[in-house]
Amino acid sequence: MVTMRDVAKHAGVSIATVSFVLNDTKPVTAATRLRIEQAMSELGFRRNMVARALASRKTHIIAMAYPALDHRFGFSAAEFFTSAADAARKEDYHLVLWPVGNDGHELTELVGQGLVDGVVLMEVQLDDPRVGVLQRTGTPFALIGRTTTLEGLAHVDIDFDTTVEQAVDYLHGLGHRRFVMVAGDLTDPKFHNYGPFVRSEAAYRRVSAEYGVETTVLPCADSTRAGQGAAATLTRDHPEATAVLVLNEYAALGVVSGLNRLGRAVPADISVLSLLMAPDMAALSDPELSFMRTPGPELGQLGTESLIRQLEGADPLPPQLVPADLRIGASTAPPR
Amino acid sequence: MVTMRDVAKHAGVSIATVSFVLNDTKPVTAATRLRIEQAMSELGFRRNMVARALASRKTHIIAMAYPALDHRFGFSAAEFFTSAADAARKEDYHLVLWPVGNDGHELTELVGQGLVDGVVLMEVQLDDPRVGVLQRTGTPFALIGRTTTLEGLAHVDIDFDTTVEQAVDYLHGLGHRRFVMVAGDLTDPKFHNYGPFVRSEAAYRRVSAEYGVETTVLPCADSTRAGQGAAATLTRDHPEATAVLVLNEYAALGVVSGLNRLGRAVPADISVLSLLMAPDMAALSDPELSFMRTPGPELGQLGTESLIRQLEGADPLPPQLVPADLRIGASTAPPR
DNA sequence: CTGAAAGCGCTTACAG
DNA sequence: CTGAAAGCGCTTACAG
Repeated sequence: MVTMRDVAKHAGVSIATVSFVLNDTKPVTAATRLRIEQAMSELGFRRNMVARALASRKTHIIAMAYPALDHRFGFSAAEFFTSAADAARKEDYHLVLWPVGNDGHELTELVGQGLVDGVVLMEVQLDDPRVGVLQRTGTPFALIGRTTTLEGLAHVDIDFDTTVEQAVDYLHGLGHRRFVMVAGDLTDPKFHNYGPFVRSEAAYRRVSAEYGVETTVLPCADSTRAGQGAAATLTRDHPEATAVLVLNEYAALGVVSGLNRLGRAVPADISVLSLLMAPDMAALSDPELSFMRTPGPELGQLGTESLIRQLEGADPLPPQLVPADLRIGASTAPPR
Repeated sequence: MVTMRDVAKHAGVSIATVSFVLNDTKPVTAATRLRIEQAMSELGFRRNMVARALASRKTHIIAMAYPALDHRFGFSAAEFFTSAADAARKEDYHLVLWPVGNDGHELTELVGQGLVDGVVLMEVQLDDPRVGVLQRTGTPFALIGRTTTLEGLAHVDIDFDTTVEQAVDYLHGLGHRRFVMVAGDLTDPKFHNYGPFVRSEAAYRRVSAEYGVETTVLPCADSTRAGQGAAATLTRDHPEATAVLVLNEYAALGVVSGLNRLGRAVPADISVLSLLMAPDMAALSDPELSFMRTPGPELGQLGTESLIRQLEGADPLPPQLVPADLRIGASTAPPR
């Protein structure tokens, strides 16, 4: 292994000076800088990040904490992750995906080990215990999502109000007046107080009242099969509905295939609009879904930048709420 | 921050002794061990992994290298990742997902930094340049997949021969004699020499000849839309085919929906069998797909264990090939 | 069974 | 602008 000591000797300088050019942390004359750079490339030097981390107390590693065992790591999650990883790379950080439980226990272990400079927290609950862990341990973090109390927390999130309003407005504009929302299942302990479930349902109740449309909310797990079950339920119990909004992306696919199997034509008999979805996923449905596109790439980037700002001591990024945008597919049409 | 020095002082021993009980690396009397353990819990000591890594040259971090920008990180990939992360945790390692390009360049950067003890390589090409990088840098690694030359490489992979044979045997047993295989698209530079594409197609050609069935192979990108295109092609050019095997999971969904749209009933007019698929995904199709289940959980675990064995200097795990197992859904039936 | 000490490869005041 | 030296928090021969 080639160390800074080797480079220093080769270039005839001290290791301090090598460090200065490596980190651009003190002025160095062009001549010695050149000699050092040549030495580095001739010897094939690569700085040991572990030693740097120990000496500087900065690992330049950011963990994206994701409860991969409790919440499925699906299309949208992959979008958040890849855009966050990109944003980190541009700022000379590594972002790694760290699968942790959502009770805060594993997180305590991890941040205590000093391996990461900060954490991007995904799948946030309204009363998320992990936030307390991070605060208590003094770990810098940014939320992709929101807890209930937000004083001073760096966060970015989906703008559920605007998203739901746009969705309802679109369907209302097509002439629909009787809706069903297939919402998240908050009774599932794995989604206890899960922000997107609570906020989207609240937004829907408010907006549907504003528009004066009939409101029914069916909780539903996020799986194809559960979506198919919801399709059966709404067909049986709410045959008058002409439009369905579905929160979860896997459930949305199930609702469409369930309606197909029950012989209800989408969108001729009933329109289906997915409330939060990755584009790749909408294409899996037949007919192709109309959907509100989850701003995963945007939020992954913003959340990471927000964290890195803190790490670098720069001005904090203001919290941002980004709405999903409407993508019209083939699953929505005016009612009969 | 509480350090080993603090613990040692509190327990009235040297830091070496603390290290010995922490790592269980030398015998320590029960009495002093107890005192040290009490000191640790009283002080809330957590060992600094960065310092440990620098001193011991072991970070206990394993990177799963995935070309997330080139290959979609879908259902099956998520299965590999979560089972690998689990297996690592059980052995006191952290497995993190590291998005790297598949040309070996980024990988060189990463392993040179000394942050990871070893690498689990995903999405392996037959002549994968990343393997050379890992060998040259002396980085321990295990492949989930296989290159062409395998002398001494730790690897686990899908048993494509058995998988394809079981699939063909099943369809042949139903009475089918005229098949089409919708295969991977090797002309896409992102999938240049991609192992699963090459091996599954080769296996198919061999097995279909053995069974004396008619063989047609259509290359197809891995997307719903491409699958729908393949459905159109095979309907137009191979109307005599009674069974379709589809390699890629997204394409498989497209083939079914494409056939549906063309008015060809699945399975009454034509059977569809997906050759490698995650269970979650098969349920998305209508009718539900018959499929060969990708052994993602098994291979993620085996690949990680194989790497950890190397890191611990234990006997190497022998290479293993695991076949996908048949799951009969509603998309296959005897031919008319 | 336990301890003193060197060392892992860097960064960073401090001095010049 | 450059260097000598302390120190980051551990592990690990070596000695007793």
